Amino acid sequence: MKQTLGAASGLVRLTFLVQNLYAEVGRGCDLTVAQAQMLCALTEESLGMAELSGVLGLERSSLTGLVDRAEHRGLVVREGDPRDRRVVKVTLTAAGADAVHRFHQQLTERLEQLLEDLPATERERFARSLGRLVADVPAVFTD
Amino acid sequence: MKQTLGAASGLVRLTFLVQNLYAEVGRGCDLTVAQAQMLCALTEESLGMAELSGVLGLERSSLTGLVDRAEHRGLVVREGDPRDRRVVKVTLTAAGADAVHRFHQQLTERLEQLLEDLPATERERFARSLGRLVADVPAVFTD
DNA sequence: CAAATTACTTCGTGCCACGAACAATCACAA
DNA sequence: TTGTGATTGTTCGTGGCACGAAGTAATTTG
Repeated sequence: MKQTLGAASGLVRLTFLVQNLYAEVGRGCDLTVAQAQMLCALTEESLGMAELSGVLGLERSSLTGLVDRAEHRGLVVREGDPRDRRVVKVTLTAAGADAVHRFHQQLTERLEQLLEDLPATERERFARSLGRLVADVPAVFTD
Repeated sequence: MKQTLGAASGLVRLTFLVQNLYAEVGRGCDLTVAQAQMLCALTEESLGMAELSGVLGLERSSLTGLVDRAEHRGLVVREGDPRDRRVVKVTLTAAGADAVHRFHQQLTERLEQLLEDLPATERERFARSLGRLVADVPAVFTD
């Protein structure tokens, strides 16, 4: 008699699980959750503070400190944008790119490992459903 | 040509999405994420600090402050356990039970609403897969 | 009964997030 | 051109969160 867990509860628990994995892998790469998230958002391209705060869903004022600490640790640099002298572009340094690469790789591995609990076709279907649900979530993580 | 998102990326984005919902609903109930999580863990039964830290995945020292603040706000009370005078049981107050009930209800609603993006049978399957993936996650959220 | 274990707390540190207030820059309209 | 209003970032103050090391009290174990 296996009681079926409600879908909502399943979602919350999955989130809890992934969140913990995220934090754990982050610790292994010497990155906090917020830092890892930011670096991931920057892997594709440099972003201005406002753009970045939009992607991450943070207030601009919150971001300032986050970037400060990351910059201080040499993961990221601030650069002025000649097109618009108000904007400050945030760009990964080599070290930052390296760290986020390791992080991304390890996290992906752990997550795929987690998905191995599902048989192949089910996993396939699950991934497709996932894709639909997150269709309009900002690119906080990419393949 | 809709590019299929990798399963790992899907998981991370879903987590991001649910996490934000969680925070948003929490704010509406005047609860921080950590507080809501703790209250949810206590809805079933009172727990000792050690048990609670186990469920939430926190250090005991982190929990002390969390309970302090929640207690100070009247959401929770500490009670000694006569069986073992070392343990401190944490129990919801009426206000705490009320808050977590509202939170739970609203979050569940929002999540089910989110799942409406999937057709019925797919949603059904998705929920079943979820159940398997989170089989051994502590009861941080229940139906 | 002594020693090891367990349950919690305290303290110090650092990170995170918010909102209000502010300076610089830009866009646009009169 | 010169306001005027919006946008971009930053600073500052506040509060919450999480950790580890160290300490106290109660329990268990040998």
